[in-house]
Amino acid sequence: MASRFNALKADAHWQQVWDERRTFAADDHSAKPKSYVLEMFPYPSGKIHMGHVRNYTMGDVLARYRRMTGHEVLHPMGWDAFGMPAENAAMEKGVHPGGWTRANIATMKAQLKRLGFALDWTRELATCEPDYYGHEQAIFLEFYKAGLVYRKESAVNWDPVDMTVLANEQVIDGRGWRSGALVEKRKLNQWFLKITQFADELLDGLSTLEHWPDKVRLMQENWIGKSQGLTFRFRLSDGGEVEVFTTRPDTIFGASFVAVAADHPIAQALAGDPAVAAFIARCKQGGTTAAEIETQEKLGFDTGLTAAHPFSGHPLPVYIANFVLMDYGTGAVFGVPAHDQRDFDFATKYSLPIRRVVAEGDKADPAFDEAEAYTGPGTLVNSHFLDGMDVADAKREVIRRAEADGWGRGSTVWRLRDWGVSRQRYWGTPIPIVHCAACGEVPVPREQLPVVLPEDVTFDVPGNPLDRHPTWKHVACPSCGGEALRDTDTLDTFADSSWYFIRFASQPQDRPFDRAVAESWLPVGQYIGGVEHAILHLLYARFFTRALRHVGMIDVAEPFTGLFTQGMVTHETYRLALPDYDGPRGALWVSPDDIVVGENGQRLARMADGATVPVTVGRVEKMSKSKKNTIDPEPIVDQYGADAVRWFMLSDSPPERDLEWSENGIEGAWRFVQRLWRLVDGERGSEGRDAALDRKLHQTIAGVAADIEALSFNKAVAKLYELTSAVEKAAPSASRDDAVEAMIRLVAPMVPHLAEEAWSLRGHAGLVADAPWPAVDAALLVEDEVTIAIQVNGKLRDTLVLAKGLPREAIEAAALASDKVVRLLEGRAPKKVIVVPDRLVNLVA
RNA sequence: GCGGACGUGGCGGAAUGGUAGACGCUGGGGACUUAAAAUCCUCUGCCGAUGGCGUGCGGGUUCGAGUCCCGCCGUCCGCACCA
Repeated sequence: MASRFNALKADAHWQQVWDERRTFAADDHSAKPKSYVLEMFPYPSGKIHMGHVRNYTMGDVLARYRRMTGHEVLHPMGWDAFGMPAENAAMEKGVHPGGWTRANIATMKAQLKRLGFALDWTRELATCEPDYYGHEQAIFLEFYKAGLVYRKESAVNWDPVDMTVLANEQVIDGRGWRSGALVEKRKLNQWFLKITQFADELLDGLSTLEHWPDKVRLMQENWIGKSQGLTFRFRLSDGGEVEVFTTRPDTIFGASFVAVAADHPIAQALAGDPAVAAFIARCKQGGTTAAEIETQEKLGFDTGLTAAHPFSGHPLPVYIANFVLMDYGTGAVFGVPAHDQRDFDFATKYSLPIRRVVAEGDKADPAFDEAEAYTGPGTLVNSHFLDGMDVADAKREVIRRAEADGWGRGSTVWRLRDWGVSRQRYWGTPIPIVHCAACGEVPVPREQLPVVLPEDVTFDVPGNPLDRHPTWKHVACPSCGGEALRDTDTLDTFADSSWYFIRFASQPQDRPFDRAVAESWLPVGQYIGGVEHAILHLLYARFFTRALRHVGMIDVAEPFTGLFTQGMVTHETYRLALPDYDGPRGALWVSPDDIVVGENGQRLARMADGATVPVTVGRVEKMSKSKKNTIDPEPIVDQYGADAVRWFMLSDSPPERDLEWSENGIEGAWRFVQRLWRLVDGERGSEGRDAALDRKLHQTIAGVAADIEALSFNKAVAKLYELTSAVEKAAPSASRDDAVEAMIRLVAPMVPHLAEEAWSLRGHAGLVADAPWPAVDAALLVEDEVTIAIQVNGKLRDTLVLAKGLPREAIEAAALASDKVVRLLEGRAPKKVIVVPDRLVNLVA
């Protein structure tokens, strides 16, 4: 009689065995082919959530599968441990960011261990520890030495109450998210990394990333935003000049005005005039949200200046305009209303000429009477020497002439900006620079690294604790020995996550990584994480890798050859169906834990006093604290065991799509785990082959392998269900015993605890984690009989089971002999017969 | 506005241009049981049912379209006055 699988006991036992034997520690010196599987490391926010469980389960299946197929696998885990939430916790709860973070790490590590992930914990790292960030400081200084770091004055969002800099996301309706104070723009000296120096490489490199989702490549491409065109100068009526950038030099004869940004030096120079000053102020008022920009009216202020057209010398009015951005291109444009919608809107409002220069079909009249700008292809008209050219030729010709005559040049403009990395915050990597009155900015010498973040700080006063620390920032200048001050800013935490995958591969004490060892593991073969990191994190990591190559520290171009962006874990939302409920705001959301199912399936909320209240079931959304629709993984693991949770995470939904958490789903997974156990714990020792089962087994081995490699876990799961059913139904035989034996290995990547328990139960000495993936007998992948579809006029009318590989004539004859076909054809011969061997016959009557 | 993805039973989803709905969930019926749980068997797209209709809608290509092409509609995501 089969026993029941005791998940909790098995989980604890095998986790301990893996730990003690260091089963998943990666060997740098292994002769096996190396495979680096990585999931985005977590921020230690407190507890793990279902999103983590799903993410790490996917990576784990791949890592375990790779081990079984003979790879030396690096599958590490660490902590993205610097960041604002720790400081927020410090301010709210009076705890120290370091203590809070390290306690969270301990909690979350224990939780991850309970899921049985095949992780190399010997390489665990936390970015908040000096033995990590010290090396990051060394890298920063290498970049500095190579001229990839510079200092620039730049505007930040300043919260005058909290005395801190805010990220854009923390500014809500122009106010600080915490203090509610009106946010000011403040100019601060900040450090920048020259990511734009690599813009071309980062763009071109995208085409080599075949195993990245197209979507992510496209998002990066748009973010980098390469535009090619012409940069040229207009002479102004006051004797000055204004430089503009355009991607449409071909339309130059359609220009009817020039516009500059409110921040442009020309506008600023005129700001002595109160009317100009008022207009500039008005431009800056506008909101920055999508909706506001969309509906914002184009506004202009005529400066009275004119700009001379570079070919005709014709004067064009110069406006200050709210739709021109100072930080893109040159901060000035020329307006071609007929062929740019913004210019069209602007010209319409200010009654400026609208002149067609690109013919749309046969429309070539200089008077432009369309309702909107024409931006499509066409032939140049009303443009002197450009007439008759197509757009591309005309662009080239204008650039050629501008360069020949010396008033402009072909140029490339990027949307990508240099990366400002200074943060006026405490809980981050200190920037290893000393400011000396005599020597200026002085890098901290290598032997003085790490610049350790002091932990004796308080958060009872607003502002950066580093700045008001009594001693920390006072230091002797490394250059002259005089009194100097440390930079009290810390690095953007995106810097921490821009090279951690290299440190995982190699972690010597005295330098960031050993080049040869790191190169033996990198690039990461499969990187898995949320699509929310599609742009910034992945772009910064790509930049860091290229910058490290630039300074000669590593010879790797792209850090991640394979990228997979997994979907979120979602759940229904519940709200109290009481419009007049007078509880605190937000309390209307009800946690799934407090939901009971009433009669006829109605959902009710159980209130604190035991009463039940009807709720409305809202849409299925990403699990979030604000909607209270989270499911804490820990009690689920307690109840069902790690394997059932893992199995559910892989079932049903394709991994790139969202997975809806459901009670039925986890119960189904748990039932399957028990079903598997009954099989492995069942009878064996029978004789004889079962050809059909052999074939099913080998097809499943091949299919599951292919599905895992394609990360199509839901399909692998479906195939394993099918095989399980087939084995259950099969009569005892040696084939059936073989199938059960192989199945233990097939499910091992997904339900490793059950697999180890079964492997051991069936008398194997080693671990199933170290066992090889079952071999496929290719001969068994082919069926000897096939079901052939018989269609008449493309409609299915019958199916026939025939031997595989029959000649066309035999298949056709069999089809024509089918009773149903005979009845439908009523004695007539078909006009045409299409035979697809081993598949179908289509008779066209 | 620009770019992208997606749209298949009651639900999640399968399906190299070739038998639509694998597999799971839900639900119905049955077996076992004093009973329940667990387990097992069985059915489960729709309809006027020897047949017909079905993959968001309308066209097209093809012997054959969920799949390819054109045009709509809807949902979701990203970017956004980028010159």
